[in-house]
Amino acid sequence: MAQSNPPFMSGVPELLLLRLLDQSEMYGYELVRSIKTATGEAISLGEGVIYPVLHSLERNGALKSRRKAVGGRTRVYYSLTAKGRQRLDKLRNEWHRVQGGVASALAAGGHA
Amino acid sequence: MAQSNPPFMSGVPELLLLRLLDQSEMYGYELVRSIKTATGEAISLGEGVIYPVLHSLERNGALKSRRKAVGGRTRVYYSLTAKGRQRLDKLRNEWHRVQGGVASALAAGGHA
DNA sequence: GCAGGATACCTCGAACTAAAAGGTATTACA
DNA sequence: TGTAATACCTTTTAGTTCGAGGTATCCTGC
Repeated sequence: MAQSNPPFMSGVPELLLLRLLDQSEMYGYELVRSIKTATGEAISLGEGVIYPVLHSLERNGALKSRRKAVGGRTRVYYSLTAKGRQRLDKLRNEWHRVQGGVASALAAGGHA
Repeated sequence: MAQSNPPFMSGVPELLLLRLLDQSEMYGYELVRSIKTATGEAISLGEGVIYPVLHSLERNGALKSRRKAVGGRTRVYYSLTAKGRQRLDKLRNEWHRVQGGVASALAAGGHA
């Protein structure tokens, strides 16, 4: 039956998106740049990552969107729903768990 | 030509393996359990993950192995080469970068 | 007036990783 | 004798992320 859990360390893009959108409403193109700056250039996610995640989060009811015309162009602004805030908490905890686990493993026994 | 870089956050299994093997020689089946305990149960990787990584690291010259018969069963012990130590350093740095990036993003602006 | 770059949206295909399950063989123990 | 644990391994499947491509508008410089 091969019913596979998601990779133990995925969902970081999702976590970052939710985190940023929790602070303020944003649109996709903006998020692409925000992720870069918010992570101090450490992480850079392309549009091919951002948009699909945005759409799937909206389908799941974690995000809601509204279109806004700005200077002739249309932007789609996303913001968190209650469900999205729950999801954010969950992913944040997941992350801390994993991050802590790796830290333990790296720390153990000083280093030779 | 669609020449894709590895996902920005992969190589954690590899990092853990190298880290443990840097501390002491170990065999595959043992590593499966060690990863679990070393990460405080936070991360659990099956044999289907461990063995392929071990083999590919050996092919790349990052690990060397020796067979040892223990009580009728054969164990394959792996240990780091100089190249493996370099690889470990590199992955450790990568991890710190990414981990730091996520931390920045999560910390920014306190929270609401 | 038009070329080029930035803004803004989106999707598809390929690549890669990791998960789960299955396969072999030996030892230990009940 | 049969079941669980040890120890190795591979193959199949699933899931994520990457890169590139595609459309359209706006602004700037020439």
